Amino acid sequence: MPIKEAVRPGGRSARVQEAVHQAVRELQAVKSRDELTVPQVAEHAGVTPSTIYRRWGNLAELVADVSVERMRPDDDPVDTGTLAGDLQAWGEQYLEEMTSVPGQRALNDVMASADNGRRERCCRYSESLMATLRERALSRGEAAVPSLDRLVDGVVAPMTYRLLYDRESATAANLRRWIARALAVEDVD
Amino acid sequence: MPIKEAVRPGGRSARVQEAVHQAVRELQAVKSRDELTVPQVAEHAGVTPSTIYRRWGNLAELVADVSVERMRPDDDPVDTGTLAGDLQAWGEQYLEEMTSVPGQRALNDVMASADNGRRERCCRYSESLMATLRERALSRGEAAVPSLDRLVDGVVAPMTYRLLYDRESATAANLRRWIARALAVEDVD
DNA sequence: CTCATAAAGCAAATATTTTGCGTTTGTGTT
DNA sequence: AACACAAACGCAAAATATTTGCTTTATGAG
Repeated sequence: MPIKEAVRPGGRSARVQEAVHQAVRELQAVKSRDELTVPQVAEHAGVTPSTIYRRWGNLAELVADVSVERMRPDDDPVDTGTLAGDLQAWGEQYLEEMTSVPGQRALNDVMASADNGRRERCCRYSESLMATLRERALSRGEAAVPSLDRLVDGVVAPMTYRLLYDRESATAANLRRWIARALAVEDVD
Repeated sequence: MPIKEAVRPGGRSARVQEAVHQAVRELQAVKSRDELTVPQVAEHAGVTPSTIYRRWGNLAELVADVSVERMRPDDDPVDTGTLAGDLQAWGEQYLEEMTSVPGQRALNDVMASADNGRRERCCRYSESLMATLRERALSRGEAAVPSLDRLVDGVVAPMTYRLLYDRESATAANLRRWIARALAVEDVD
């Protein structure tokens, strides 16, 4: 067995997982979603198909697992000085990412997972980011900072909705409107 | 004719489609999602597997097709006399439907479809319903009727978001809040 | 270092999906 | 009403994918 590279960390499981994830990423760059098969991924990863089946169950779960990684925000959100600015900056980047071809595929793959937990995890990312921006605004002493729920309902939800069902409307201009509305507090609770 | 989404209206096709849909519904009542297989559905419907594969491609698309039907609102929305009331009445019923076990499965099945068109169609239902309620409010002469977009962003999007990612929050109480906010017009556009 | 355990490999057994080809059945035309 | 045409289906063989029982190997604990 030719070893591709020095395998330092973790156990064998970790190595296999990484090899398989890597194989999926590489193959996805070349093949369309429904040309991808488990045996193919297995071979490319230097692994037996049964390993993949036992560990992930099926292709849908595997690609979902890979895509959920891809969606984790890697760097800290930029600080523009105001909550509105921070939201807009983050949102625009997120929209751009998710309307791209690979972004859309990742979104689809995650949504196709039978495992609700996986989907939820993916969206916790956005929520915890909202919480971060909100804390930041509070510590800056901004007035009228909306509740977390209001940010989620007012900004994340419409964004997600449009990304999933109406890509045309997932634009920076609309984002600006969602943010403006969410920040117009005068609460009705 | 590049894309064929419409099945031949009258004849054998329609009969086969109905038989297959029916078979899926009956089997789904008894078996969990991943016990369901194409050959099984085919037999139960008195049809050859290849027919199903050629027509729907795979099991995921088939069950999505069935579920999307299930989600079409069957009866006209009740008229409570006010837009707020109509929204609340419709929303509560919708939430109840979609948080039920079969409702959640239908939702999952639709989301798992690789065919974006199918997902979109499913959400057009809610949008056109919003349009209906809105027209009704206008013809009643209600003041401050929000735009369609605002209704979608303010009510449908949060509802959908919570149904998909945070079932606990998909409650009638929250619905009331979403509606109240959406109706507090003072627009910022 | 040895042992127990969990995960992976291997290969045979199943199950599924795909495909070529002949037949049936609506649809539109004369 | 009869005809031609094409879409959709059935059938069955071939190709793939998935499952499963058993063996082997790595890892971590004692």
